[in-house]
Amino acid sequence: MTKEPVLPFTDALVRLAHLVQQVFGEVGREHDLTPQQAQLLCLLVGGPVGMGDLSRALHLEKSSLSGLVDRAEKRGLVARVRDSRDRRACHIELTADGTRIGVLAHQGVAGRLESLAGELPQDQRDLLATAIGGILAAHTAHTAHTAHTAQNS
Amino acid sequence: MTKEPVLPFTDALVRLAHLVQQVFGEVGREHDLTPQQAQLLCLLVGGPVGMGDLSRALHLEKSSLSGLVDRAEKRGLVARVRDSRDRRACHIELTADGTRIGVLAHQGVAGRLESLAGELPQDQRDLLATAIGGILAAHTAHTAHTAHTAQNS
DNA sequence: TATTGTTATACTCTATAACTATA
DNA sequence: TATAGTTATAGAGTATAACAATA
Repeated sequence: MTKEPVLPFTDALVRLAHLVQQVFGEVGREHDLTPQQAQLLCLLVGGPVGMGDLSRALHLEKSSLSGLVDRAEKRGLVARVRDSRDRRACHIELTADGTRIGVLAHQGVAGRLESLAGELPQDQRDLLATAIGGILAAHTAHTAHTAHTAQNS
Repeated sequence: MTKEPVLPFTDALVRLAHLVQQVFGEVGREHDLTPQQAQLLCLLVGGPVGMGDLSRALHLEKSSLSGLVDRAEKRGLVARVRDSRDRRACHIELTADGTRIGVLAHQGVAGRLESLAGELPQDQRDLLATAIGGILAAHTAHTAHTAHTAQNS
């Protein structure tokens, strides 16, 4: 028999989301970054990313992303690099400063989340990650479907 | 033996947080609310809440909350009610309009999250909620501890 | 024509500091 | 003095619409 959770399922998800946001805020502040800049830098630690992909990853309109990148560029954290094959497009990459701070921020976020989950045994953690993976997949499928439907209307 | 998750644990948490934020954004838009207003209204569906509690629940500085409540009040969604015992304090409650929209928004968010989790069997869902509950408890304990430490420094 | 990204504009959101009113 | 909340200010974040450059 499964133990009843203390929190309703959806409330748990909402509060977890709050917690993650808060972690980005706290870690960002340690490095004088806004939460959004911290997320941007963490994403770019994996390597340069095009504006289109960034827009999708962060769920931002392209104009909003332009502004976010503008401010990060003005602070010397990222740089725009024109795509040689498609001269309309550009990739965003970390500067030396941005890389240093981005790596620290990424470690800070991961470390803090790991530490909060410290009580969970590894198999529970895997279970959680797998379950979340399923939810994300469901969302991706749903998004693709609605996009397809909209396209055909 | 436990199946290895596709996503690293912390990445799963971060992406889940994104997803929840996006859900608030989408649901809010359906009712002409900003994501923050949607969260505020969803919180108030449970009954009036004082500014202090709201500030803690939303992780907002009191001045930021003042502005959020100002705009919601200006749009006729919430009302400030003075506390009769402590005349400095006030409670925020939903207006008739705010209640109508708040209930719809709350149902929209819960429904969408439930639907995304539709693939998960109930026991997995309970497990997820329980695991998240543990993480939240760890964070609460940590916050209380750091607050206590800061107070003594 | 369609796509990639920017600019212009108008809000909303947020924090810090200083303030008012009440306890 | 301490606490609950507001106001003033400044900057960041966001979306919509119109635009430029390239495909």
